[in-house]
Amino acid sequence: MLSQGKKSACPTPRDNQRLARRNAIIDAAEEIFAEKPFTKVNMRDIAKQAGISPALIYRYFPDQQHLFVEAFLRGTRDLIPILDEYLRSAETVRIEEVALKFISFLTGHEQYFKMMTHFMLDGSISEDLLERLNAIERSVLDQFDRLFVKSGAKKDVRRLSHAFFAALNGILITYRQHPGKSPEQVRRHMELIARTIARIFENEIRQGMTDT
Amino acid sequence: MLSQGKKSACPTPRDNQRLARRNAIIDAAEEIFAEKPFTKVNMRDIAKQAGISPALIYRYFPDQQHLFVEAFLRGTRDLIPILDEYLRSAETVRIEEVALKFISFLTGHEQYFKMMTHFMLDGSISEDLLERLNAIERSVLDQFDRLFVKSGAKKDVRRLSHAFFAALNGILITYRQHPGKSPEQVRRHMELIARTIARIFENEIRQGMTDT
DNA sequence: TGTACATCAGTGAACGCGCGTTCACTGATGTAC
DNA sequence: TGTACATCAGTGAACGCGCGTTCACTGATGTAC
Repeated sequence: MLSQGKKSACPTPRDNQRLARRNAIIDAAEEIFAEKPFTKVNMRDIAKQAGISPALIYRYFPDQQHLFVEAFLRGTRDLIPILDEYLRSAETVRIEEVALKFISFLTGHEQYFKMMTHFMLDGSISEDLLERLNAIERSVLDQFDRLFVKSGAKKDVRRLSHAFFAALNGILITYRQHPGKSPEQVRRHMELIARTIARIFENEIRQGMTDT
Repeated sequence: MLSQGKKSACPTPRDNQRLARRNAIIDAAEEIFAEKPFTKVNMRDIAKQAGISPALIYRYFPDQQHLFVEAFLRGTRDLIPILDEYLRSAETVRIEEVALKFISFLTGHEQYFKMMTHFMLDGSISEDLLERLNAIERSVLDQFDRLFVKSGAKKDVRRLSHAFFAALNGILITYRQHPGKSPEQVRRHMELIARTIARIFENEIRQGMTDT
């Protein structure tokens, strides 16, 4: 992408400019995703937010899908370290804590959640992009695996992670827009349900430990 | 809607015709929803499926949203009796059984699931329609309440139902399109995770019973 | 160091398409006398 | 029972808009000699 296939040594000033602009476009996309429902996100608004012509976006991304996926990947890169750091530093890990970190990351950065569901539901996404999205999912599942192993799970760890991941996603989607509730109330309800989910997972693992 | 405000006695032949056509339009909408990703569902295709002009749809439904909501409501009416009958007839109810019935209903009638997520994610839905959709959600939650009470849950029953509902929805959304997996494999994976979720809920309730 | 040329960033307008919805109209059916 | 009129089902074409993307073009910057 950069240097256009010349000698791939150190980046030229032009390369840096390209990279900066590319990031600025992603920033703009995030801002538009944050402020609009995702069926109304469009290239013109993103361009306007970035202060450029719509046409210019296509010199940095082949099409809309690629831009959205890149934005999602760049944004969710931050989630893994959050989970990783907690799992590494904490004396005794708590499933509830991880559930709340996951929920609060995706309610606090609603744009990533919108992008995620956008991809999950849109059938017409190219193979290679889908593979990159799945890589993210897998690395989240890996963190959940660590969580459950550290919590004492002896078997079927990956399956627990799948169930945990699905349950947390479900919370975010199901309770996203309840009529007559303020965003603050929605957030608190999500946290309550997330705590409930976390507790029953904890219980399950404790039970599994005494079983064997 | 029918008889256009005349004496509201028995329905005239014309009323019956209207009702039949109305249902035919909903049938067509369901068929289109079943065969296309929901971003591609449109009024022209529905009209063609129903064998009528697109304009005619607007003599039966004020706009697209209303048609979709009506279709969803008519379709999901069947889910409640399924759950109700099981909960009424079974000697000892099993959470797993309910989870599987819920999952299989929404994978077997993918159109309703698509509509549901469509509504959950689309912010621009009118208040009254949202209220009608929530009524459906509440009646499903009511069934789950019965399930948990019959299973022995002593407290926080509604909260458990919320968590259960969210978790099952999450399964449907999260594992809907995994790359390189056949629909059959997807279905089996969903069932596996649904069983896992159900088991940990059962465990939670059993634990809660011995606690007190 | 200067110059000629190629390359690339960047733009505003337009293309082309799909879609929800409406319009102007036709023909059938019910209704009042 | 017949007739005049109103009402309603139904249609094909068009309206109007928004959107992703492309086009033709300008100006700046790097590069080869």
